[in-house]
Amino acid sequence: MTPTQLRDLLHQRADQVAPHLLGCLVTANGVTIRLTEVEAYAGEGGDPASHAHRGPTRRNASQFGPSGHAYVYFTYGMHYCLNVVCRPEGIGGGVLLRAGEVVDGIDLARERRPGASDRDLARGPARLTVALAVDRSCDGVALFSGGPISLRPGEPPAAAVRTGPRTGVSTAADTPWRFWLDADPTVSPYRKHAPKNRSRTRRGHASESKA
DNA sequence: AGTAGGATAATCT
DNA sequence: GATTATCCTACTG
Repeated sequence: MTPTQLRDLLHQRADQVAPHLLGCLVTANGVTIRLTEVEAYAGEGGDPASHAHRGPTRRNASQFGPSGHAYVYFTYGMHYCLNVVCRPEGIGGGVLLRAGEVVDGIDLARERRPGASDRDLARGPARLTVALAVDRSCDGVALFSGGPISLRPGEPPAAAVRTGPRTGVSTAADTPWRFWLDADPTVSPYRKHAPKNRSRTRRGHASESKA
């Protein structure tokens, strides 16, 4: 796959693009990662798990921009995650970069992720952005123009591509749009969505007000 | 091995 | 006010 072929590929739907990103190389801030795990998110209509499902907002605006740019979002009050925007401008869609193997700049990655084993340096979407030092300031940047983040093809992966449900999503939990390289140690463990029980106004709380 | 709870803030209802 | 495309720590077996 040539860089031009990769760029043209990104006009397609996220679920068609995603498997081809496995084995590709992402470089940012002195660290290069070979992608081993990604997830596809479609745009408006049909994919309620996608941030773009209900149309453009300030947060997801870059996902409706031209393909081949970054969509970086902030979540859980502390984590950044990096997507590659798909589809032509005006249509939402993207591929979440979930995990990979650090193939260059490993000393920098180790500094950014103190205490982590080499295997865990980019094993998870928020870990990957820490290793690459990517945050919201990278939202919307082009990936093929010599900017802070660049994406290019790598060697075709020897391992088979496997698919399954996406990690941690609360809707469309059975859509098999997670793609990873079989038996690769840097692929993150699958976790299903864990709903939090934060409603404590339920028991023995309101009725105590006497005394 | 696996599971449970907490951290922490933008976004959405 | 509830939820979240997550991760870390601490516990149980």
